[in-house]
Order: sequence, then structure tokens, then C-alpha cells
Amino acid sequence: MMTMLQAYNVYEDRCPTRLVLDRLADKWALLILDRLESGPVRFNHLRRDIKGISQKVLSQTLKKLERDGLLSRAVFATVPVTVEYTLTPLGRTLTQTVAALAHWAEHNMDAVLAAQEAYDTAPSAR
Amino acid sequence: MMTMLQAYNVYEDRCPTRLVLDRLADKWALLILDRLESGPVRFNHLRRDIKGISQKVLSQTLKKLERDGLLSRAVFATVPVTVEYTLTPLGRTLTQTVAALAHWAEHNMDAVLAAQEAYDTAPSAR
DNA sequence: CGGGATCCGAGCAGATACTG
DNA sequence: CAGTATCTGCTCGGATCCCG
Repeated sequence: MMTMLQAYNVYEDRCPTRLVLDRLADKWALLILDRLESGPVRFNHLRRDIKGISQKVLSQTLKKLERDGLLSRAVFATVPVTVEYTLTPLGRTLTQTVAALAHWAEHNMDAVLAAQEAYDTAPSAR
Repeated sequence: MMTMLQAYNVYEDRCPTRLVLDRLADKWALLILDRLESGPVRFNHLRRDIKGISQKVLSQTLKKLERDGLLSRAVFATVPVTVEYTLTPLGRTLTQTVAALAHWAEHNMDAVLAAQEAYDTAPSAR
């Protein structure tokens, strides 16, 4: 199954997998997907929770993720209007992997920061 | 949200985990790490294998990954000089997750592409 | 072979203002 | 509340040339 589907080489340029990987290789997208894992969240709630993201970038990123079928957008005719973002089943299959990446970052950041310091203070010819 | 191990909140700005995640959220970095999984590779070999990457970006990305302690750089005094890039033990712990992400992209790209097409051809008020 | 240095253009991000 | 619109940097990436 796995071998059959692999009609494309990941390292090849212009392969569809690259397009998907490229979309996923986005700090904000990863954070948003991770944040939605626990359930639907409204726009300004996301904006508040994900510190440092601008309203424009949040809007753009949400639109891309919706286009990719990873999350869905639900509008409720309240006053004022309410919009909820929810992971689709497809998106939910991804969050496991995203969470794994986040956990790796969390558990290994000390090692990474130590490596950076060692690298920066190294007197060798760089 | 999460629980015990989380001394930092991933969604907080300026948290170290964010810095690491940000580094990982790089298409080229992911491809390079994935490519090095099977063993040491030389500079121009990487350049050839990872289609579409420029020499400058390859060089920059390798330097960042080395600084993060994810890969090591070995110079051999041949003529001309040979440079090999190898995953460090730390880097090797990451490739499992990176590979999982690549596999997800590969197995689900059809669904993603279908979702994109549906989104683009939708007549609804967007 | 394995890069560094430089120049340049496109795109992305920030800030601000406005709207249904 | 949940965005859109616009303007303005400013960084990133590509291309080119050069070197030990």
C-alpha cells in the first residue's frame, strides 16, 4: 500500500507531497491546528490564545487551512456574528503528528538551546 | 490544555518551544533532516537530491541545523575538500516525527488536493 | 568540491482604518 | 465580533560571481 502510493519522490521538485509539506511547514498553521485539537474555537479567541499572531496572518492562515480541508468554518447568525473553527476529520488525523512535533520541541528545547550556546561561544574557525 | 511537563505554554509568545517549532517549521529543514536519515551526505549531493533548493539556502539551513545541534559537519582534507553532514543523536530522535509528517503528507495529499479543488470551485459567498 | 559575498525583486508581516 | 483594505517596510530567496 505504502509503496504503491509512492508515485512521487518527496525530494522531487513540484511533487504534490511537497506542496502539502510546504503548507504544513508554517509555524502559525502548526500552532492553530494544535490549538483546535481540544474543540471548536472562535476567531478572536484564537487571536488571544496564540500570542503574537496578527489578525491578518491569522485570517490568511485560517483560510488556507480551510482550503486544504483541514478545518471548517461555521458562521452563527448571532448578534454580533459568531464564527467557529473546527478541525475536520482529515485535520484531526494530522494533529497527532503535529502534537508529536510540539512535544519533541518541548522536551528537547533545552538540548537545542545548549547546542546553540555552545555553537555561538565556540572560538573555532567558523 | 496540556499538563505537567508543560512549564511553558506553547501558545505564549517568546517561549523557547516556539523558537524550536519555528525552526522546524521550514520546508527545507524538514527535507534535509529527512534526507540525512539514511546516513551522511555531502553538500553537493544534498544540493542535487533536494531539487529546487539554492546553494545559499542550503548552506544557510545547514548552518542553522548545525547550530541547533541537530546535525554535525565533518570536513575531510581531501583534494578537493570533502564535507559530510550527519545527523546527531539529537537530530536522529527528531527524524521519526519528521518522517511521520512526510508520510502524512504523502498519504493524504489526494484528500488535500480534492479539498482545494472543491474550495476553489465552490460558488458560495466566500 | 564546498562554499562566501553581493545584488535584487517578490512576498510577507506589521500597523492602521473601516465595515456588516 | 470577525473580519477586509491599504500602505509600508523588510526579510527571504533566487541568481550570479568569486575563492581556497
